Amino acid sequence: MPSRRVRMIDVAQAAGVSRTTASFVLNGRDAGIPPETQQRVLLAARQLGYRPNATALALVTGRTHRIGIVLNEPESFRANDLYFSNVLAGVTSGAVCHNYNLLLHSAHYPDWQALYADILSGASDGTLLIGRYASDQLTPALLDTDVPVVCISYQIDHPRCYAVDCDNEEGAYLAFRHLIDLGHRQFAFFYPGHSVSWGCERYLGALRALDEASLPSDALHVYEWPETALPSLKWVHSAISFLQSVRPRPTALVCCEEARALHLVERLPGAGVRVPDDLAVVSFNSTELSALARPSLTSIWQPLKEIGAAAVDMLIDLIEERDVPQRCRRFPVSLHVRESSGTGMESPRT
Amino acid sequence: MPSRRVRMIDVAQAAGVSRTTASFVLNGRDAGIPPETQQRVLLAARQLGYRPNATALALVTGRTHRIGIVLNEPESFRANDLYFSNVLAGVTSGAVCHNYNLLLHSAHYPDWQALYADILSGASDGTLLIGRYASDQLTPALLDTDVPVVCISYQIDHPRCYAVDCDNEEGAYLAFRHLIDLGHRQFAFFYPGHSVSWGCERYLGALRALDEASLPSDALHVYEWPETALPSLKWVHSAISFLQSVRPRPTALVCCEEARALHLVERLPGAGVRVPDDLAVVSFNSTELSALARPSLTSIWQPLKEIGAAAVDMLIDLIEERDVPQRCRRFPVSLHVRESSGTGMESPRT
DNA sequence: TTCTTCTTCTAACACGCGTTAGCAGATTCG
DNA sequence: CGAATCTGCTAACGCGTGTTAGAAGAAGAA
Repeated sequence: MPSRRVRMIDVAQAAGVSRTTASFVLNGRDAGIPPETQQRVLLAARQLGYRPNATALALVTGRTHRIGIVLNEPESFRANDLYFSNVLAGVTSGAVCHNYNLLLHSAHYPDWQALYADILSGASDGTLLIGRYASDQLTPALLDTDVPVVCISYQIDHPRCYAVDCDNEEGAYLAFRHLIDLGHRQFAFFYPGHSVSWGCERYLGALRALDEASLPSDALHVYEWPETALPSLKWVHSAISFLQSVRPRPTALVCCEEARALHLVERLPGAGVRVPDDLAVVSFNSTELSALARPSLTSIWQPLKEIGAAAVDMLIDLIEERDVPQRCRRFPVSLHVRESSGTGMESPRT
Repeated sequence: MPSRRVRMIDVAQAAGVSRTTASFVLNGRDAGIPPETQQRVLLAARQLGYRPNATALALVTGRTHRIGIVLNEPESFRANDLYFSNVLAGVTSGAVCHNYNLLLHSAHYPDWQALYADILSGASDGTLLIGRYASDQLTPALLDTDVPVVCISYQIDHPRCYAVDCDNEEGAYLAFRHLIDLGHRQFAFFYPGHSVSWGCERYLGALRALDEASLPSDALHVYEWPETALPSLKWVHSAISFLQSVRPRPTALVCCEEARALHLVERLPGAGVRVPDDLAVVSFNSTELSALARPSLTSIWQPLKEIGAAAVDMLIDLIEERDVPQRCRRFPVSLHVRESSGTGMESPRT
């Protein structure tokens, strides 16, 4: 039970050598120190329970061996959302491989300046930005800095922007082709608008599927949710009233966020809409929640753990100044067919 | 776009003062520095974009303003588990209040020695241990150190062990009384054994409920799962075969972990057991997953966010050497009745 | 004028460690 | 025997900052 921290100089004194010698031995540097002396030092270190001080080490080497993570989202988005758990699991295992720790920047969501200052304080060697709603000011501000940054699940238009994401365009394409194959011809599309990169990409995927099936683009009824709108009851009401006001009535819905899709399928029966009979639903960001819901949600799955791990790899390449040829690494998506999309249209409406 | 880091001495030189003066001004120390000089320094700091270096500050003050978090569990436990997300959300908001960041110790689960070294490296001011299966070697080893530590959701028998948990005994009591009120008389109890504090506590709660209803203690059929058993398919098989081998056959099950309960109710129909008709199920650690499952799980809820935030409060009290009277802070639990416990016994078996 | 007191600022130390330059002593070579 | 080389080690600097002790100059007092 050491009551005070053991420093390297304590080890050196106990071994009867200078601190420099102790440093050489403990760091395995070949400075011609005879095995006998080395043993003395190592023994003293073990007996005293010496642990190198991470702070001092970071100061002198300029490397903290930490990577920062910023959750640039309202807290309520992640407490009951497996998206973040999965990404974090991937990030963690990636960090373990490279022997890095994770610095979770805790800051109130809208106060990006506090986060900005924190990231520039040098407490980590680089930063991962996770923010599905990051049409914010933090990302561009950070990219104008010399701090290595990798964005997860989004990107912005900036020459220094590195990112890891899934193939959003293909995901939306798969979702729509699935619905088209089931016989649907009128679609609702819920997304956050073009300000978020994946919003734009998924929109393009939707258009491609419609185009390929020679369907007119006005078969797509777009509902753009306000960026600041939490997936709350109030939001669900406005989303449902949109669904019911649109003519011709859509028979299928693609909702770009799992949390919102879950709330929707929970509330739609109360509004007289049966899923999938009256409305087929396909969601994004498939996690175990989609599988458990009733009806279970057909949705686009992306390899969140791999994405998290790949983001760490990319960030560490940037930190250690290796060449990173790809600005954005994309992972393939896949369609998980479950109940909410139904088995096809028996009596298509007009 | 500063290509190199701006240090305090750069600010001082730009303002034409010594570094000491700059330090006084920037830290708001009253050293009789006239307002005019102060303005010069502040202006220079703003123009150069000065940010204090967190590492150097930590070295000289001895405070990192970081709290460590150790997830002393296999990774697979948390990727698809809302328990951790909720606790972490609470920890984050607690940390924000105190202006602390979070250092997520990433290490392979069984390798506690690496974690131990990491925690003692002084990269954080104190550590939160989260480990529902922490009958491990890390916790006692850390408690023999002068590093402040708070355990979340468990505790061990050690004079320096501080912890935040829910009222496990009461939780189990509520679960069993609910089932007893529904008419059940033969029970299965799935738990990890007495090696984990909440296992022991919940067991005692079960006994209290039985005792209060004047039921014999052999009405409780205890299944103790191996600590290292993941809630996998293999585990589910052995759990189900236990259920089917016990005589008299239990009509109700209390399973101490949500993830296992979810897997069970998914597989029980395949084994010819209907939930809740043949077997009423009550689970612990209620999250949104319990609400979404089919049948939805009746379960004991605990305020995970509050627990996380309270653990931060307690840890920071320890770090700043304030008096912490309570060794273990307990939060109340509540029973959330859903479908899996049924509406009562119509035809109780013998 | 000379001493004291205030105002305004700075030199210098400390935090724990990696690292460079170089110092003694022993050995080898010419 | 003196010079060069090798062996084994250490003094000292620097990383960026908070902080203490005290210096230089001005102002006031004797």
